[in-house]
Amino acid sequence: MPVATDLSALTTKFHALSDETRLRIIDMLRGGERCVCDLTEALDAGQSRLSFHLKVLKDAKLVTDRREGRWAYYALAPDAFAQLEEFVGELPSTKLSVLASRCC
Amino acid sequence: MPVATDLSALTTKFHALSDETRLRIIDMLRGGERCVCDLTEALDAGQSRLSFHLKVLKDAKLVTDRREGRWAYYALAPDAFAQLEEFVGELPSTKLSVLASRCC
DNA sequence: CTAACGCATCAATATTTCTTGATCACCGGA
DNA sequence: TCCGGTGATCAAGAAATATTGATGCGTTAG
Repeated sequence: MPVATDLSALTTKFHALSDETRLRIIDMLRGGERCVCDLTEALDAGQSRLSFHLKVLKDAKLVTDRREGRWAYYALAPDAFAQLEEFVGELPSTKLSVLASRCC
Repeated sequence: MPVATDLSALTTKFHALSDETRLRIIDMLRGGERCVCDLTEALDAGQSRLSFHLKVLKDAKLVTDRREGRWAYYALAPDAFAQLEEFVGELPSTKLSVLASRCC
C-alpha cells in the first residue's frame, strides 16, 4: 500500500481542492502571500464566504495564516502538496496493461 | 495562470479523490485492472454503494470501465493524474518567502 | 475614547453528496 | 428457456457542505 499513511488527511486535502473558489485562492497564493481583502476583491466573493473557504484550506493544512495588525495574510503551506504529490505521483502507466487474471 | 485550463474538470477530479472509499479503489487499481466483485469484497462495501463511487471516479475520468460477459472491469485511466500533477507540481517552495507588499 | 475597519464566527437555509434498498437489464449456464 | 448472478440505476432519506446575513472581537485612526 503506497499511501496507507493517512487516508483521512489525504481526503481532507483533496476535498479542500474540490471547489473552484478554493482552487482560485491557491492559484493566487502561488505568487506569494496575500491578505484577505486582496483575495476578496480578486475573487469577488463575499467576505464571509471567503473566510469560510480559507478556513477549509487552512484546516486541510494547505495554507497558513498570519495576523498583522488588523489584516490577515494567507500563504501556501510550505509542504502543502507533498502528500498529494506522493499519491498522485505513483504513476500507473507502467502496469496499465495488466488485466485482471481471474474474477470472482 | 498556470492552471487556467479547465478548473471545473480539475475540481471534479479532486472531488472524486476526496473520499476514503474512492481512494481505496484507486489504490487497488494501481495493481492493474479489477472486476467490481473483487472491489466489493476487498472494500466490504455494498454493491450499490460501490457502483456509485465507481461512477464518480469514472465521471471524473480517473478510471475506465470495460465490460466482459457479465463482469465489469475497472482500471485507472491512462492519463488519469496528468492534470492533477500539473496542478500539484507547480511547486510553491521557491516563492514562499515573498510577503505581501502592500495591502488594501 | 470612540468610530470605522478587517476578519472570524454563528445561525439559518439551501444545496450537494452519500447511503440504502428496490428494481431492471444483461449475460451465461442448466 | 428459465434462473441465478453481476452490476447499473433510481427513489427516498440522511448527512455533510456551502451561502448569506448578523454579530462580535481586536485594531487602528481620528
